[in-house]
Amino acid sequence: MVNSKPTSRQRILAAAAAVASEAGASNLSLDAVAQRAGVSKGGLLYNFPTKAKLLQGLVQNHIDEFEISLAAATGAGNGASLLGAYLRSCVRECASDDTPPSGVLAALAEDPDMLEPVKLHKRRMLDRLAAETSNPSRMLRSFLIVEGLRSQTLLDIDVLTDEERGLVLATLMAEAEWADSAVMENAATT
Amino acid sequence: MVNSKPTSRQRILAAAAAVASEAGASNLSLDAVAQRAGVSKGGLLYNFPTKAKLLQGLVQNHIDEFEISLAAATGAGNGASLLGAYLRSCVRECASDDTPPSGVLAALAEDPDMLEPVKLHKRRMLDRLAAETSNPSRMLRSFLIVEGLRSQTLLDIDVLTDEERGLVLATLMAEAEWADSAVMENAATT
DNA sequence: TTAACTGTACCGTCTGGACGGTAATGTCAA
DNA sequence: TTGACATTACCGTCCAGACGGTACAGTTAA
Repeated sequence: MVNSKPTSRQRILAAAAAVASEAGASNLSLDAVAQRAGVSKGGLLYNFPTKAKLLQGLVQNHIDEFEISLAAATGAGNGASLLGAYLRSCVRECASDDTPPSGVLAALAEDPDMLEPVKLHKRRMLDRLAAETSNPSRMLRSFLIVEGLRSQTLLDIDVLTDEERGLVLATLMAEAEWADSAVMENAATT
Repeated sequence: MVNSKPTSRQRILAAAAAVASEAGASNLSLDAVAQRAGVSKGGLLYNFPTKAKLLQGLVQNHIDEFEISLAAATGAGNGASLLGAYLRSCVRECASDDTPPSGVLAALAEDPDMLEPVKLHKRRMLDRLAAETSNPSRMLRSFLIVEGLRSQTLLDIDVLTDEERGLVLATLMAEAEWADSAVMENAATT
């Protein structure tokens, strides 16, 4: 499942995301994806037997990528809280200007149920965060601010000025530090 | 533009939203909309000459509805701040369980640029809010929390439990009251 | 008379995906 | 070692159906 050289599957996934972002979420055609990926249509359908499978792959890929980024953030900050790692990971994601996850949009457009894995993932993330925090309301607020930021990149409605975004990201970073220290306190008193 | 009895145009818009939410954003076909609205296809195309026009109508309708709700909230709370009215309006929107704005999703799916009016509207709203507030960062945070909540209903990923949602909505209401009192203070010192 | 439709017939294009190849790469018995 | 077969990973073509949109003749309420 891990990659040494880009497999066809991975190239197809990347191509699909690119096509979706360029042509619009609902104009994701298999032909376009195949061409973009440098693969014949037959080859595409070998890797993803149906369009639905391709879209599910796109969604799963999105989740996996975030989980990897989160794991990196958890590993890096030693003794860091999960919420801290989560926020830092999201701040980095929002600050970077890599392509928005149009593949997810494409999946949503085709069938709303296809976001079920995303929903599950978010819910589980929320549970993990809730298990740790001493202040659920504060944690929830941070979580939703992140969701708000993400929705703007997802929908390609970047309404904030750089200044405003900077302001928000700074408070999120502060919130991350608070989360870390709160967890340490907790650990100290146990 | 205001309604006494539902015009064809309005029935079509409603039908389109219904079809979009049931069939998936990208499966919004003109035939289906016409049938759902109890209108012939010719009639549909009489009101909306192209599919793009229909989708634009859907988006505009969404914006208008919010603006109406906001106006009601501004009028009701006498002496209320704009941010207060905005937050109260959004809280009501999130608490009610009317159908999510699938029409907007359909427009987005077809062509990302179609959300430009939404983007503009949000940006203007933000400017209006910024002009009033004494604490931009705090205002921004509330704004983004709302965006986060909205994205969940828009994408039909309602991750929060009722308890969690209640918690967040309560803090938003508190924030609305703070906004009102802050404005009154400001008015008193001028 | 005109605006606001209805109803039907039709067209060109696009799309998912089924299908039948095929070349390269194992696998394994004799 | 080798020949026979199996599997993997594709290629290229074809097609039935859906969809947006056009055209146009007829209808009905104001």
